[in-house]
Amino acid sequence: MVTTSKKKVGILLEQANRNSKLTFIRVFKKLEVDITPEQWIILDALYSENELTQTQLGDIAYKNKPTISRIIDNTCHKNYTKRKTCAGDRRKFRIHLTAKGKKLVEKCTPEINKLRNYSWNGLSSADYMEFKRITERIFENFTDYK
Amino acid sequence: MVTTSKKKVGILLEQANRNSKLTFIRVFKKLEVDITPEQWIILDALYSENELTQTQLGDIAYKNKPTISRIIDNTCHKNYTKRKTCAGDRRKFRIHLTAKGKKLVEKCTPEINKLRNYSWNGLSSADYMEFKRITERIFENFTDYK
DNA sequence: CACAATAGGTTGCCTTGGCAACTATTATAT
DNA sequence: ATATAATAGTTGCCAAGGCAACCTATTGTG
Repeated sequence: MVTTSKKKVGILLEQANRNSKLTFIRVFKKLEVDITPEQWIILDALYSENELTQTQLGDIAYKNKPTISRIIDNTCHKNYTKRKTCAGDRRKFRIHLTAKGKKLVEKCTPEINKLRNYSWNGLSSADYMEFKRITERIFENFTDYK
Repeated sequence: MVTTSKKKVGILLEQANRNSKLTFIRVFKKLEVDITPEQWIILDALYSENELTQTQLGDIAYKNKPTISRIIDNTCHKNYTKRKTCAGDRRKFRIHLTAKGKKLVEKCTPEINKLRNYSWNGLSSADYMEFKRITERIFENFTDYK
């Protein structure tokens, strides 16, 4: 029996998450690509669906407005993305991938898929469903905690 | 069937982890206690076993040397911890909780236990074992990735 | 013994990521 | 129609956390 006080969920999450990021950093270095894991999330999302607003990107990556704004700043500075003013609503920007950004995503995708595949090594599809169910439940529990 | 490319483990980890931290931040604010989740890990560890070195604390919290050094700086500035030079090995510090630090941990512990308990709401002990097995496996997979 | 390697920590420079406060635009309500 | 609220994004300040370079103390080896 594992007592509640022994269930340090935060530490498990933290460690797995940190290790995930470190591995992505290592892979980008190996590919000689100058991006961070956070920047990758944005670029990858834009490759699937271009012209997203910052708020939409923030929802996808689960990041708040200041953070997403700065991550986009950094990808813009490197000319992987560009902000377009939005005709219909002048508060918004539509972020889009540049040609350089598209090329970068295409360069990284095979290796990232290999990594994603490998990260699930020794685990089944049923495990994935379990993992998803449990992390989502933990997420909700934290959200609901009063 | 969930295809590999759909298995965005990193995003799940990231979201659950971030939400965990945000909830801890919220709890510390509610308790009117001026610490961060990372600082809590240190203080909590020292309460169980006082006089740990920075390297030991880094191992417990899975943080690298510069990071642990700075987190300890911050808890020292607030007088929750103190660095003692180590007689046997003058490279090391033994970090210990001050009286103020002990009081803070005791103030927080009941609520943190409630939170840990709640975070596992609707999930079983078997789920915990599953969760632990899977996150640890993911951790190893990332570590082993070449 | 001397010199190299290792271990324990620190500092600098950068990105990410909290919060709060701010501007500007758009939507809603009276 | 005008006040108010909500939405989109930015900026400042700080903590956490990468990496590399650095210092000092300790340990290992020829």
